[in-house]
Amino acid sequence: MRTGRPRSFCVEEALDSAMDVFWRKGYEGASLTDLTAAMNIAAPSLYACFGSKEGLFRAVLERYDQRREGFLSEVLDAPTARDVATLFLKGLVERATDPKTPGCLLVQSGQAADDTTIPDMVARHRAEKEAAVRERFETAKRQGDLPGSSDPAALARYLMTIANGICVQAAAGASAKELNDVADIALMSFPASAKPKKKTASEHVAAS
Amino acid sequence: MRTGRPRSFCVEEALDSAMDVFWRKGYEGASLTDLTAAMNIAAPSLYACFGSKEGLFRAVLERYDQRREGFLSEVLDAPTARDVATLFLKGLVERATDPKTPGCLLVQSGQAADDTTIPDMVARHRAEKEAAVRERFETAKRQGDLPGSSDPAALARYLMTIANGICVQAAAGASAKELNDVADIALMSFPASAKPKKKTASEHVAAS
DNA sequence: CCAGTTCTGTAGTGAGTGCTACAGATATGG
DNA sequence: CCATATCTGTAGCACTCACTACAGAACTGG
Repeated sequence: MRTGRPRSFCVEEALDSAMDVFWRKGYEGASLTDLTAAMNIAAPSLYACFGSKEGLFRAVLERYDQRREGFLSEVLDAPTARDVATLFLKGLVERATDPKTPGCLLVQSGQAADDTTIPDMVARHRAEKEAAVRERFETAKRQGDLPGSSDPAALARYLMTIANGICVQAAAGASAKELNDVADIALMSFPASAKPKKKTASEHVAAS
Repeated sequence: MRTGRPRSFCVEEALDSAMDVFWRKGYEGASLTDLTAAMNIAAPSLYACFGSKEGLFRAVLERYDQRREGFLSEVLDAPTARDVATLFLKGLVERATDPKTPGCLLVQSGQAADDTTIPDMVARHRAEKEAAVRERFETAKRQGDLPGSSDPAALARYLMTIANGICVQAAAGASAKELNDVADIALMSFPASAKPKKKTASEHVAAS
């Protein structure tokens, strides 16, 4: 068993509090004073646990992915590629217009900075999500769900572009209704499933 | 005539240099040391001329609008709404993938920050451009160029969302080809002109 | 040539930054 | 109960931040 004085705070709760701060203020805008106040711990505790401000941010990003895992897998499990696209954008609009943390951590937190470490880091996390969608679309194409003429990589990139744009708009105060309209227009470009459709998107959770 | 020692630097050149710094590093990431070094002036000269860092940024934004005026009016003068959308996205991709200043100043510079003054400021500038596009689409609808069922405000917002997303992707290193593919897909959602088409988009500059 | 005005360059200001030394507190293993 | 190990809280580190006081330089008007 681990010896020594036990940690007096819950790491995951602390990460959630830190996430809020980074989300609203960005990486550089979030000072250690802000962070320690929100996490309810003193600076040395933070450093003992996460090493540095950058280390804390890295841990926050992991925690973020962990919290979004369920949503992403639900989206990717949708029956058709078009359902994937629809669920993805609709779910994103709902999350991005949360008034407590508008926009998306992966767009808000590190857009431009003194050094590029953090922007590169969040860009990599965005790219991972794009890759997951691309792979899902490649599978759809092989299964005849997407037409043979379609480009899965371009479609995934298109979807991520809309997503990033929606996040920017949401951070600037756009409403859920406005952004849902945008998502609807965006989905008009998306190829319909070539396969015979058996279930609606909303039924896919109940399916097998 | 104005008395006193004359200014030793060109204000517009200095603003262009400052713009580069804000573009790459963001508002908070750009330190006065960075700015004065790039502008080749000492701090007191900067403060005598622009008042504060925020004042300098405000002047940079005006200078940015001024430099983009030509592009925007060329886009808005296109014969059909669809041509407007096409020229806007294609031109944006070209500009956003400039390796010297990737992305867009209005997205890069103030996404999240300690206080919301600067994000609000750049959001307002983006909203002005969206409003200009929306008015152009409203005119197009009145002229029968856009179908009566279309929503000019939603179309303008859609276009700006794509634009913002393209800027985020470009800042993360996406290529012009990748983003042109995205623009092509995005334009598939855009209603075709209801009016008989006489000229192609590329010919509109030569036209009256 | 001088007074008045405006800008430039040096050399700082206090405030806030990320981070840490150190002492005391709280646990485990023997 | 003691040695060891880990965490907490106070206090403060060196550094950078945006910003400026001040003196001298460079102009205009008289």
